[in-house]
Amino acid sequence: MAKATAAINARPVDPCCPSVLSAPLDAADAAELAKAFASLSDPVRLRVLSMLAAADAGEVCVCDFVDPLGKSQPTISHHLKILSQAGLVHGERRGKWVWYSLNRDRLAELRGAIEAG
Amino acid sequence: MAKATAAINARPVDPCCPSVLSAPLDAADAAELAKAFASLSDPVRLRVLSMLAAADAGEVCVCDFVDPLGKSQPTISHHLKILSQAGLVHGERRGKWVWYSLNRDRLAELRGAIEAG
DNA sequence: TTGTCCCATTCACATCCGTCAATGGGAGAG
DNA sequence: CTCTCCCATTGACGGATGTGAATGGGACAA
Repeated sequence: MAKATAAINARPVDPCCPSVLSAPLDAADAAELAKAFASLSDPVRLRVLSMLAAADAGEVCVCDFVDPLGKSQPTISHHLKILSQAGLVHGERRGKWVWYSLNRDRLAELRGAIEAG
Repeated sequence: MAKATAAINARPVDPCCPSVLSAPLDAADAAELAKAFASLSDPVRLRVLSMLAAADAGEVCVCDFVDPLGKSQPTISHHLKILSQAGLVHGERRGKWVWYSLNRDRLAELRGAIEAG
């Protein structure tokens, strides 16, 4: 692993995604897009994204997700990992806390995938 | 059940959906949106949508999904039902065949759900 | 009617996924 | 060093989901 103070997320995600509406998708592109949308298919994750979008500072501490979402800390951490692997959020450690922020560009990419070609 | 020649799909879907980026989602709205995006979280379903979008006539017969997608007929029917319940496609029976078409408005609604408020 | 074709449904199976208790690891305070 | 706090990971459990064989049902032809 790299340094402990480095960014927590890798970003194993393509730079841009194919579009559903432009041409028939092959199996590989469809599988990649399906994984991306799967990250949006859970209510807890959608609420995480909405909390990040509404945060004044643009970032939210992990500890501040637990109570509002009514899930345990490991569960929150699990969902943040999925969103991170999807490239939708970014976690940064500062002292004892880890702050997550929203990647609006990535969300725009997913939006573009269901946009008219 | 209604008449056999009527539309196959009910549409148990809200007229419009809340946005992830406008304000923090409550549990109910998040659950509804999650179900909608879950319908986009399968590669077979995404390819169905892309085939419908690319179809010249704007519609595709069920039998024309089986071979290109490499899935059995019951599996295709299963996915079409999920897309139908999500309001994304619409099936209409004409004679022995059932033709499915894409509901672009519904897709635009989902796009709007991840659009800046 | 009988037969054939197309599609939906049922059922069973295997896999995936969300959840939390328990544990581990990193960072600061004392 | 030890202790405490915050977060990630592991392991296990129950429920949801994709898949196809078998079946059912509707529509047309003979």
